Amino acid sequence: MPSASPLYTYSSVYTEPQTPYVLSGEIRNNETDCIRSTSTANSVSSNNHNNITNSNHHCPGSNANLYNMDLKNGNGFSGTSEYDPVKYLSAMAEQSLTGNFTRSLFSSSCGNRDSHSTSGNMYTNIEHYDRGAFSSLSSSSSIASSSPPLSPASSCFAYPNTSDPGSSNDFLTNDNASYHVTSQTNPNQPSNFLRNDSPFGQSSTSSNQSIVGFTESRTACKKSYPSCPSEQALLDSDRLLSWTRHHPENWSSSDVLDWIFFVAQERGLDMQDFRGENFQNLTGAQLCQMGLGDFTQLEPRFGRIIYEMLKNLLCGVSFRKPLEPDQMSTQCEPMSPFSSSPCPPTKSRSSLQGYSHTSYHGVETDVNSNGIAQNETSFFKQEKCTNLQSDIDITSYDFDLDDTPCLASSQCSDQYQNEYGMYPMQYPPQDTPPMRTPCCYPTPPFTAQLPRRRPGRPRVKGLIEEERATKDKKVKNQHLWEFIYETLMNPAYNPQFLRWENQRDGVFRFVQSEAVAQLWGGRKNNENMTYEKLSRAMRHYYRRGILERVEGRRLVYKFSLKAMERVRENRHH
DNA sequence: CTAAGGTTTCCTGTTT
DNA sequence: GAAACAGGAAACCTTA
Repeated sequence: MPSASPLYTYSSVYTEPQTPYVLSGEIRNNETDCIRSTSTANSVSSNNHNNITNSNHHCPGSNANLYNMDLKNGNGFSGTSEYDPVKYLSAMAEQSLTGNFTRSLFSSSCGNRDSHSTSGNMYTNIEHYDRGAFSSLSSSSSIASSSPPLSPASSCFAYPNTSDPGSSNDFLTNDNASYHVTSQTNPNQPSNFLRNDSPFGQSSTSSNQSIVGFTESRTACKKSYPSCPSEQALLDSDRLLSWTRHHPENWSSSDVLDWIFFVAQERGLDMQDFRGENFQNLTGAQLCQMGLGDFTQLEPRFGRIIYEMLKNLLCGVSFRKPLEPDQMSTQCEPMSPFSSSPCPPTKSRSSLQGYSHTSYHGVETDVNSNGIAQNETSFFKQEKCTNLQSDIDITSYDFDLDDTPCLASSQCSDQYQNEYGMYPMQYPPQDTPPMRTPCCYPTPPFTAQLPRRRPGRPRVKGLIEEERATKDKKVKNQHLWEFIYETLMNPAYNPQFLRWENQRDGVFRFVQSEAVAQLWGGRKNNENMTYEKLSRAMRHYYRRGILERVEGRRLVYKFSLKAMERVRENRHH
């Protein structure tokens, strides 16, 4: 049976998802739409964890096991104190609003203070990580609130949830927002693995990997940070990015919400005003039928942005039906590193029905399950995507820029800056090498900057490997300040680890300084990296004019104009 | 082999 | 008292 949920083809390394989208809010949706079920059926196997491997992409210093172990023991949260989901969710909600955890809710897991803010209320690192792993402990809890969502990477999107009367705890917090906690459990959910099709890359750890213990540091109890967000966090992120695996018209209402908040996050919309929850009852099909007016009616201030993003989304990506394994072998041409799909569109289009294929730069053909062309079913497609290069670019975090055409439009910047008082995301420098390091920089689950097949004959293997080796070398020899910038541009780490204070001026702040240090250490194959050392290296940049001092503010740095220009220049090239 | 650049490590002292 | 900051000094690593 043809899939009703065609997959995006956004990366040659991103394989077909094998875990059905199970948003914790799913229980509230008895609509359990055919989309989801077909998508599940279409998956190779639900919860198939066979891909769990002791990947070579080991994260040095990674401590996911310890991390999860702590969770199980309750240490990750509060030592011997009991875990209180209400308090925890309240803190999370607060954190989502303020960026700060309330320290008083928890006790330190390390015994040493690990304050990262001058106010002292920034939660400790380990516990902060637990935010991502929270769902594993609280059993796929979902927050429902009117508060803005957290980063997709932080795996804590939040939106109102009202239709699940069972297995839930509704409660009120001091901001009078109604929260909703489900108590669904998923005993089958392993705590220590990464699917190799995770949107966060191919790093995998198995639960029997060695545990990296805490390391003594001269000045503090140095916590062992995973070089990447916790596996559970990544899994949750993956789940929350389920919409990336379906054509928008096939999105469930959960997908719609996830996407809406993803957009909000990506565009840096003002969450105080953002009314994403108004989209909560819409399916993807309905969304695609909506006009600009509908969007602005639901979300007066940012509706246009969402409208444009959806439009561009529909224009800028390719979809393909996932192939059966035997089809893969018989239909596919040898995989080219420059092609975004294992199969050329023409082939898959001609042989498969029930999915839509959208060309990179425009709509080509839409075929429903009856083989009827559906080009005109959505007004977006009727517009033939003339606005592809228009005022909004689909923000993406491009980590392999060699193969990616740039859709970013310089026009968008000023307009949106003026209209919405915000600044568009900047891209990493064009010469930024891809993330191939063990610290597993996440590959974004969806990018509109799809790699386009280069003209001509694909390179021979040796050259490819050579290229890869060169890139690996580049990664390893990447400068710290470039790494910092890149991390800032990475939604998996911004705002969780680092965040912009003022992106235009290049002012940023370490949120989890030690975690960033561990990331940096992972990049440099140095497990002993600490924030202390990293900051020393940062201070060298003052003299070299790459960073400027930000007086009186701890953990805050500022890229110099020179550095920012260099980054932009690199991007330009 | 050498020099240079860019950290990394260690350290002491200061500020928050 | 602890974390963060500041900066000197030397070691280390990579590249040219």
